[in-house]
Amino acid sequence: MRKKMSEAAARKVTASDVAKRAGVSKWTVSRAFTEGASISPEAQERVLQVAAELGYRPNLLARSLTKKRTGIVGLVVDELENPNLFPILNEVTNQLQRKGYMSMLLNITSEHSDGSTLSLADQFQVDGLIFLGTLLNDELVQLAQDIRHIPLIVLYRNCDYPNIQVVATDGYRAGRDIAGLFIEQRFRRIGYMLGPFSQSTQLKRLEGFRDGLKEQGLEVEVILEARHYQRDCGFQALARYLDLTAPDARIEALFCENDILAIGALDALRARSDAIRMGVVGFDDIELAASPCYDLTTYRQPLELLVPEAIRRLTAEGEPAPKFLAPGQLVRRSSHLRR
Amino acid sequence: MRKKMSEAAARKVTASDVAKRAGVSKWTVSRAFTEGASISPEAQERVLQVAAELGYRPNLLARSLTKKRTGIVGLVVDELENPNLFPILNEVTNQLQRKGYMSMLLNITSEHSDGSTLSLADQFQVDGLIFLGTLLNDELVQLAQDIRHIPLIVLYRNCDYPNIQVVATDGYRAGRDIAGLFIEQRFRRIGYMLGPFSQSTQLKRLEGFRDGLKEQGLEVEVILEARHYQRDCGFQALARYLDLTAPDARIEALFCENDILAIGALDALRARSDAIRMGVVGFDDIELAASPCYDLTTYRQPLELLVPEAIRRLTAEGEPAPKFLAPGQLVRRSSHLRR
DNA sequence: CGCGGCTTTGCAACCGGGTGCAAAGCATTT
DNA sequence: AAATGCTTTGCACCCGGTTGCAAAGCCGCG
Repeated sequence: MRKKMSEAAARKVTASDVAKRAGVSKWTVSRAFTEGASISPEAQERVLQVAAELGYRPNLLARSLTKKRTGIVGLVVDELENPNLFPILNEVTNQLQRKGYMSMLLNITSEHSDGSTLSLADQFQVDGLIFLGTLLNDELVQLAQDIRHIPLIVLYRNCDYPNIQVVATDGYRAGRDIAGLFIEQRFRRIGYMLGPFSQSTQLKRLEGFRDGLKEQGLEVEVILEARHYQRDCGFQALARYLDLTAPDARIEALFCENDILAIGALDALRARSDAIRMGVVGFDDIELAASPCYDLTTYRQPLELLVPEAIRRLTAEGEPAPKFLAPGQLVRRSSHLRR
Repeated sequence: MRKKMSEAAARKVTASDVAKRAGVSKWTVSRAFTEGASISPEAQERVLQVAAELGYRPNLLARSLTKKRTGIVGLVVDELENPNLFPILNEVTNQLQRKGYMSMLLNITSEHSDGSTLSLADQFQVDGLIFLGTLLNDELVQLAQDIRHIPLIVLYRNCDYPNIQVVATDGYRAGRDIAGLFIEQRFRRIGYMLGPFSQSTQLKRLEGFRDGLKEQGLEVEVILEARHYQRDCGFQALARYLDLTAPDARIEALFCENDILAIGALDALRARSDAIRMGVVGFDDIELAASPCYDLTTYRQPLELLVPEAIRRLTAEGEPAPKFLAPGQLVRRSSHLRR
């Protein structure tokens, strides 16, 4: 017999039930479940045993009411379209669970791009928010800040508002690393493919890239612009460039703002009948990058450093720490080679 | 000045604060925020205005305490390794939000594969659970059933326990559809690649596939087994078969249990120096399947039917409805052609 | 034996909001 | 004018746990 959902929680075992059966007061039951509370070992054992018999589990919502702490962390994502988000989400939820937190997923879709979803999270009394989406704009973060004073972490992205904790990959350095790779390969004519958002995260990357090239007297010759972070847009952007540019006037190497665009670019190269040689490098190291038919050289963000740091800051006290920028790692495959 | 997380929620505006300022009792405030409550339009407007001024938002946790309904739905996923999960997760969270529910992500990792995570969800008083993981075994579902009597939905997968709501693609029919495709292409020697779990979901598919072939006097000649649902395993499984089987004794077409395996199989074919012609079909229609370098023919599960149905059942009253099996759709690309 | 100090337990009050009922307000009916 | 019915509002109490305090129990020590 299944009850309807709204009655589902009815007739649960409460602390008073346990108390009655164990011959103690409900306050003693509460203590038995509180770490380090003043209770005699015998009483505690007794209560825990009765609780197990009755299948009692404390109601965390009721507890939150007095504790002013829910153990719920809101993960703010955009439309979940970036495959790079997958491993991050996995790692974040996993590590939060390990620390006793639960993850509430706030999906900011185009129809909920106002603050309403954040407001709802607020009503659920989340203890903190982690912003994971690549497309999320800073205004939303700002909005969250107005709503309530809880820790706000922006992960994998930069954000220049005060009181926001930023935990991200060092984009400037990444740019320089890729520049170094191109120099090593003796490319002289170099392009960059930009995505739709010129956030400071990406701009830092471009800046590092430019500075790295400059040291060798090189510069970014062409900037291609993709309309969205989608393969098709990367494809279009490069295909159009190839159409408009004479073979001997073309760039020899292209650094794309992320792997999706880079893969689109590779597809564009492959689609041409005239064999075009161009080194292509992406960013993120998504799963598809390792596929043998792309074998994309890319830049891996240090998940194993960023996620723990983000979670640490979520629970840390005191003033917000300065930005945490960790170095990523170049993943050498074959797409950067002149083929 | 940022407070530490545990104090974050302190000093929030409560209903009593609003009541005092609006010159009414706190119960009137409560009514102003309750749909269809008995309250005069003037009082309501008054309260809402004061609430807006003070930035009051009802505490949903406190409300849940009396309502016996939290509006939180637990989404049980496994290690988030199946890319097919991405669009599902997006759609589910999105639609839940639209209905005023929040999604709590329960990540069942290898270290939390016992019921502890489900138990935690229970303590948060979730209104229902949706099982999304492909690898999640039925024992876990059974475990959830013991914990609490809330709606349990198994999405995209079969499950034969009673009182479990199953919402999935019609695997038998899918199997027949693929069989039909192979027959149409005049393949006569046919193989099937199995994943690690022989759950009834997959077995139904194989059954349909076999029945479809049988009608034309064909049968599944070879069954390859992949150890995990990973590209590498699909690769190994087919590569080994090719190594061991003489060219003229080989199958002509292969139906793989999911796209990841199929892509591994395509890689295995491509990696051989001797040009091998084999039609390959996958299942799920993940993003990578559309990549021009695989162009994988596959079978799309009807997201747009399954997700709304799952959510409907989550909130429906009364006895569990019978299994919901919706037909999927063959996605014809080029990998099924003899190349 | 009496006293101080420590641990253990019970209790009232509270977290923030919802329910059911009764009283108050008001208009309509006879 | 009194009786009736409806809407609106206030109130005591509840949801399931926690906190701070005070009382009770226990110990050793002078």
